Amino acid sequence: MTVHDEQAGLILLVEDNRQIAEMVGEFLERRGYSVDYAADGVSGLHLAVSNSYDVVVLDLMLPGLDGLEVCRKLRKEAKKSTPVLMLTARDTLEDKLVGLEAGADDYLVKPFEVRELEARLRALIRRDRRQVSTEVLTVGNMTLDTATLRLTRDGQELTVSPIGLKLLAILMRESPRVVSRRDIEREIWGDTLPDSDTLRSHLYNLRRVIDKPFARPLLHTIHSAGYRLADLESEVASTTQTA
Amino acid sequence: MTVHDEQAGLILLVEDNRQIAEMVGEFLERRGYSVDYAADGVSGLHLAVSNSYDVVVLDLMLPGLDGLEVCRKLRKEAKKSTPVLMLTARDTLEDKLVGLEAGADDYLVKPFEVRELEARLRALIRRDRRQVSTEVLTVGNMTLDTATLRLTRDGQELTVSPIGLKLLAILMRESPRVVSRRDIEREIWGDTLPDSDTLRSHLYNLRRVIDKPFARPLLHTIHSAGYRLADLESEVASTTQTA
DNA sequence: CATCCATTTCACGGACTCATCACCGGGCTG
DNA sequence: CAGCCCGGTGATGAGTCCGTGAAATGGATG
Repeated sequence: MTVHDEQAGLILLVEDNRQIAEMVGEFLERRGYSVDYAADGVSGLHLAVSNSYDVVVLDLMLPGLDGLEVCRKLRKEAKKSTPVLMLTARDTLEDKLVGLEAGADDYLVKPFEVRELEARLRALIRRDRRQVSTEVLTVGNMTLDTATLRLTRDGQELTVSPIGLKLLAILMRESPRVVSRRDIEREIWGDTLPDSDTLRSHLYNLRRVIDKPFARPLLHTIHSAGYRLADLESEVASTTQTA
Repeated sequence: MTVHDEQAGLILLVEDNRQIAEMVGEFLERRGYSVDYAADGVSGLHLAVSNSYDVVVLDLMLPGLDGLEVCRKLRKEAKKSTPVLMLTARDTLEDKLVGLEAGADDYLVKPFEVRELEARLRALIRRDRRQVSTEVLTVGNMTLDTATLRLTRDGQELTVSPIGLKLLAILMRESPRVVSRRDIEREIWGDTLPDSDTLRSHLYNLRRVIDKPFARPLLHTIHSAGYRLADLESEVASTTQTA
């Protein structure tokens, strides 16, 4: 049994293909997640019911009990609301709909990039935690109260458009971390992304409000990587680990 | 004094109303938290400064030193970043904003449900711990945080181009080992390698940033074998050199 | 139907990367 | 010692990414 002392996230992977399972599992563990593993539907369901995972990755095709059934039972019988990401072989609308109907929260078509998978997982974990927690976000001297939607910096109250607020909330939740443009777009617009990149415009407008009037900028661009919201200052981030 | 061997968390409760304090304290202890208690601002601040709590629950109205002052002093004078949840009596916007500005991380309006309080506390504790959970690569005195993409050596922050970062991450992960040129190229560019060997240029630029300004180089060339990133220091075993 | 406002789209210029090339030097081999 | 191969060092042009601002779109409101 795995020991769960990691904080990044606890993941259950249910996949009968050993090769895929190994690759995915190793990658996620290197990224700081704790991963439990099951090779078939029955044991997967059992693990999912008896533990509390941050997210479950579920293959659609499984020996015995398939992914749809596992998901359905998890929701209906065990009354668990653990986020589920379904892995499907083909990208038919049917599969997607059936999967979502069974209670899956997202799906990914094989073959997939592990990085893509991780991005989706992070989004799911984030979404899940949002419901329960985090009423107030703080970065540097700026705070956003997600309950009242009030945004202040240095005591000044700032006004931002709806999408700007959503964008800001995402960046604040991930705070010192770099968030890729794709991730942001997916979280704001979901599957139906805008034709051209409107994100730049929103970022521009956001900056205009939260950074322009102040001395130190909080919103930083990392070229061809993404964006980061952080106060680059008294970061005593020297997590010195003598190797 | 309380013994702190519990897993759930160590909480400081500062509240002058005995009735509320007792109810909250008992509930939290039953839920597995360890709770320290103070009835006024001065002793509360003293406790908060001299111990390291997972989170502080702070009433806004306190005899002598009020919650705002306690929070402010904790942040400014004691430089403690312990999460603070503020309890406010009224739901006025002022109170919230002032509280957040003083450095509080969340707030709760009285009267409140203890369950709600616990949920918020859990969120704060988790958020606080999460910052430590990112993947950090370290070689010698140089560290790369793969989440924030920040690279430092000797405390100085270094700026590297995207490909340079990728290249560096590969070398750091393999650290004391030698990595062949072919391997690096495959990992960066995949199947479609560049026509001419661009890698040399990138290595050159990388060295320029991470080694040039420093005394001891970390990036070493192993002739007709590959590259190695390591701090040649306690290297007892000498590699075979055909002189 | 008229107006307003958030959002999207578009165009342009500037900043940044990157692949490529040409040149140089130094070590290995014969 | 001479030639050759490997690797370091820069400069350059093409292509990409990004900031900026304004104009077009579209939905909500009264």
